[in-house]
Amino acid sequence: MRIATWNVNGLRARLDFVRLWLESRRPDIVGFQELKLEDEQFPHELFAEIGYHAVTHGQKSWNGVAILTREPAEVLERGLMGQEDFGSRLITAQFEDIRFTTVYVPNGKSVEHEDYPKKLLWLEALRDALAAAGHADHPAVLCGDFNIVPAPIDSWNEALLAGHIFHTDAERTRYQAVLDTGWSDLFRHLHPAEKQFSWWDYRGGAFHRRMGLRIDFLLGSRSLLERVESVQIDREFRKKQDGLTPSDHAPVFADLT
DNA sequence: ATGTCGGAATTATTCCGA
Repeated sequence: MRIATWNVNGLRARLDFVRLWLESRRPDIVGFQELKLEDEQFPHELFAEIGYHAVTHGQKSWNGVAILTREPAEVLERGLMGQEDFGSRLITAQFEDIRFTTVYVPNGKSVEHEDYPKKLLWLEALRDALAAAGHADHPAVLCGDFNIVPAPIDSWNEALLAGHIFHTDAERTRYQAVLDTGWSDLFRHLHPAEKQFSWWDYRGGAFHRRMGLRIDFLLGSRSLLERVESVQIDREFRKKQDGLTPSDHAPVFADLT
């Protein structure tokens, strides 16, 4: 079983690229973020052609999440309770024995911006919702674009960026509180000391200058952790493919027994 | 050049968000 997460940065603009990736990696479950379209615009037929079903939680222009599966999945929740004003950023579905949630955590923009304290509140609401749901006792996945750099090793330049957005103690504390509801970072679990990134700014040749951040995670509950064989941040697909523009995020995938 | 993208609003150009 192969599971994956990917911020596609606009599904309509990325559709050919996404199909290329799906046909190359053949994941069984995928969480997408930043669809930037309404549910009515989701191209279910195009995914059906290559063997995927989708459940979606979109909105006009921004945000939006979806879960792709090989067979139809059952939606358990759309949206984070009490945080609806911050956009469509969470969806949970049951597929086979796995409870699969994907999230697009608010960016926050900068520590001075009004979105920053709202980002912290969103993370607190996520923690509360996860604690109440008791996912930790099931095979469960929580994945997505967290817009948080968990530790200095996950930043291209912690010395420069410490205290700035994605790199604050307040964000890291709240992310840890999410983990403490029963999750482990699958990549960091298998690769405790590897410096690898999942996002690079489009600007200034950041990708080629290795100026990235690791902000996209596959988290697993305890029983899922026992099944993890490998985790890969798919850098190849942060590069142009057949002249197609990539997302600014690389996909992350893991293979389970 | 804070250097690039995607999308929306409006009609090829400007803004907003990331």
